[in-house]
Amino acid sequence: MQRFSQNTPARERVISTAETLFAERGYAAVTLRDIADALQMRQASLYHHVPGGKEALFVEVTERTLHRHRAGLEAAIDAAGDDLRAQLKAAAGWLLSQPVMNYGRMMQSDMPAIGIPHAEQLRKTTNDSLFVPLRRVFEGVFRQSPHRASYMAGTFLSLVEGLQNLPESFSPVPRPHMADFLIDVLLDGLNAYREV
Amino acid sequence: MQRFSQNTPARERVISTAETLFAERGYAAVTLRDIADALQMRQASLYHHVPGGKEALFVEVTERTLHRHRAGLEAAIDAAGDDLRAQLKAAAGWLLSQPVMNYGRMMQSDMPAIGIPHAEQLRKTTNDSLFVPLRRVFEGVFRQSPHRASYMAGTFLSLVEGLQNLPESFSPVPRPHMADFLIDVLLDGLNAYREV
DNA sequence: GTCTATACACTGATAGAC
DNA sequence: GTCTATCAGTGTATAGAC
Repeated sequence: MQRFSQNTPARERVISTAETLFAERGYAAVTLRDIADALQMRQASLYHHVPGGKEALFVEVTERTLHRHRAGLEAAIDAAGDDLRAQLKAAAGWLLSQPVMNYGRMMQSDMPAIGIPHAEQLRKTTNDSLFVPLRRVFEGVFRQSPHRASYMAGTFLSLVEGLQNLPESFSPVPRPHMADFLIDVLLDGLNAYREV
Repeated sequence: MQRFSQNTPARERVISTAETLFAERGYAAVTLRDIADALQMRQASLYHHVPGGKEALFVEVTERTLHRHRAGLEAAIDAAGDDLRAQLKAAAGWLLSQPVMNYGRMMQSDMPAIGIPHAEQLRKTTNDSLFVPLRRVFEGVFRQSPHRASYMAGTFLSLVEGLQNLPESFSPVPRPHMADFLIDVLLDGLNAYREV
């Protein structure tokens, strides 16, 4: 459960709590009462801060998560310099520092549950925030085959997400170490296929 | 939408339809009415075939999915002979032939929504049906480090699941081809780390 | 085996007091 | 800015007719 300093603006607390809950369990499984309970507040009080109701709240917090992912990913990648391996390890480290973000659930369960325009909007933001930054990293390796860069980006994201889904007890090795190992394997394997 | 021959036993139709819907959208996002509608049936009629109600139905169909996955995986792996690469490609081909099975969503969204004993049961079956068969494949490579075999199995499952989550339009290459390519990359990369 | 009817709880949302 | 009260809608589940 999240902690807030005593004078964190109320709206921020609502958004932040909703973000965590929605990210963990998805749109359908979280009720407004769950969010209100976590804030020790009544369900009706949420509407003062988020007049748009549940769906608007979900869209707002998901957009926020995605924009933060984009900023964090790009910053991590930039700070890692020119080395592909370092860039990917930095990206993985940053993703693992964030709350789980189940891409598959979002696409298959959450999107169908909200309005089509909202779903379309979130799909676009997801693409821009998650895929685009990582695809750029791989485009250096696969200059001639952009679709290959695309699904290497998808692969990378799946890998990291998969690590987050493994139970804590699954391995004695901490997740960032697993990520580094997998990136080494992936890049060593990729060497035979790189075009540069 | 699924087709049934005219005299498929009614209970089987219920189970099978529920299996598809639950696998696609998860426990919370599917209502009994959704299932009944898909069967052109009234919600109350479901109780004749599945007296235990929603949660029991979910557990039953999820168990069924998992057992089929286990059987399918083991059959595909056995039929592929002794070659690791062929075994993994066969396993991936079989998984891709099945409806999506979102492991992350199941662990994070579906399990908390059902009773603890049921959740515990499903977690165990998931382990036995998905991880164990694949871990066995990797144990040949990592005889000395069983935990590495464990998370290579997890990695492999994440990869295939990730492929299923990509939108159809994402790549001109069909998913099984992507899977084969990724397995080649993974195994080439793994070569430096194998212990045999 | 499927239906109608209904009980009962839960959810999202609104109105209005303090 | 948070509360109580309330409502309509939806969801699971049961009873009983056909």
